[in-house]
Amino acid sequence: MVGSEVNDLDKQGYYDKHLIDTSWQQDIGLGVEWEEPRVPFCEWAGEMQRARKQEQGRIRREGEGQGVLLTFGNLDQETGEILPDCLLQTSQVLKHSPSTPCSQGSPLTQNPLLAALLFTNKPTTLKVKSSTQPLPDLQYYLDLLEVHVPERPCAPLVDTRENNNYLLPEPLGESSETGLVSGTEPLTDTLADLIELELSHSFLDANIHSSPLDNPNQMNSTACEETLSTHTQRDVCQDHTSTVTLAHTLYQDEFTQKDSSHTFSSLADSTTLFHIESAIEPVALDMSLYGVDPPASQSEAEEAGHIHSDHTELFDLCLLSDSEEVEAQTASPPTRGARRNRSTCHDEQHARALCLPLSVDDIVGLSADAFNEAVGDNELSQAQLVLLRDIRRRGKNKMAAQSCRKRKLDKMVDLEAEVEALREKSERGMRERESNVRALRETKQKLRKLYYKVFSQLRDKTGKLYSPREYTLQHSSNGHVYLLPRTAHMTRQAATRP
DNA sequence: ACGCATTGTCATTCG
DNA sequence: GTCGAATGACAATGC
Repeated sequence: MVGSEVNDLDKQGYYDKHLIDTSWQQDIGLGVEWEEPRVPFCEWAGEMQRARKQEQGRIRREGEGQGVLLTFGNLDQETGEILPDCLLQTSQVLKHSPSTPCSQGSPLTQNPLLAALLFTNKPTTLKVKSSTQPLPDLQYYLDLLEVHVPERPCAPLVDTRENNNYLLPEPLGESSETGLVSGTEPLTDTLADLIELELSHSFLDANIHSSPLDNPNQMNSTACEETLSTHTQRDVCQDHTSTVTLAHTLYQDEFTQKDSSHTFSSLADSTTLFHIESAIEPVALDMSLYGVDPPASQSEAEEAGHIHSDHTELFDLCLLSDSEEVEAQTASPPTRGARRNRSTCHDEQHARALCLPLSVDDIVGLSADAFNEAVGDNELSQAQLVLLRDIRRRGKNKMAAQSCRKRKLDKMVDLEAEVEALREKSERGMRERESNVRALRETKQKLRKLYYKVFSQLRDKTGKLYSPREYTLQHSSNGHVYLLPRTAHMTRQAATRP
């Protein structure tokens, strides 16, 4: 690893650990407790084992698999992340020590291996427990993993199979810097083989990555399976530059080192997934969200981007234990509302990460007085206040935009209806006018015919016809019709005019 | 690849 | 002057 990358990793890890500890202590300070799993651990482990056996059968039927049994959960169709089915148990997995005092930081950062995995590339000295506990806690597994995978937990490598900016860890067994614990070389080789095997599979497009153990006796003879796998993640966000997702599954009833072969078995007790992002994911958050001024320089902005990115991803790590969120992110297919859901989810995550006293719905939905009262009742940090007001402003504006667009749409509909009504009215008037013109023309025609018919029947004293050019018929108000000479008629008309 | 529709967000105006 | 609503403009995203 290049030195600058090491420094970046250290710096990034410091921010990550600091944030996690802060969030943890805020949780504890607010009385938040780690959620107990919804099902007992043994029961859940049994379900996992049954599911794993079913998956083994499926893999056997498909005729693939070479020795690694990895079971991932659902592939998040939106982000491309592979989420474990048992992510619900994240809280329990993280709860490695119930008596951990909050002053010492969160279990996540107190855990040496997790800290090593997440925040540093320096080797951590750990002892291998020869545990006989039927249900060892996470720390035990992590200790084991730390021994066999002592360092470089998330060393980025470019996947040469697909020139797609995927980052994969270096084969651990080939590293000269790993400082392997004596006696672990075969296991490390096995791990490297497993990793290469895993890489050789097209696990990018599969929801479940597993390889059957052909010899069931292996499963029984060695009660420990430890699999370190890596998989890549598609660029979740446009600003992602690289992503490393380190997933390892730990299955064990008990750990026995029978021989140097260190065979793996597949007794599933727990599965955990560490999602480490070394990439930048600028969250839709201002720097003000964290109570700091906007960065003055580009380097500061980039560094801030690292901080935001890591915060967000670690929020995911800490908060995804919520089953609803897991379901929301794994079950729902991407739709046009995905952006809205993602945005809302981000706000909710940020709100919970900063331990805001109100839900996002309350933050947006409360009246101004109620909101100010709620804010005033709680002593909040500047960052919390800024986040509260940002969420409220965005939420209010979002609703305003929605109503505005609805009004605009309604107005357009009304205008279209009005235009249609006017068009129909105009057409009716045109038709009526044409009808009237036609009737008037017919009436004139009838009148003309009648006129000439009358003249054709009138005779003077000599029996001569009256000429319509010399005489005219006048209809008086009393109903009588008079035959008048046109000159006299014209003279009388002229005399009656004012 | 491109166009279109939808949605969220920001900046600005208005009452 | 302040605040919230309204709205135009822009960008992101999905189809």
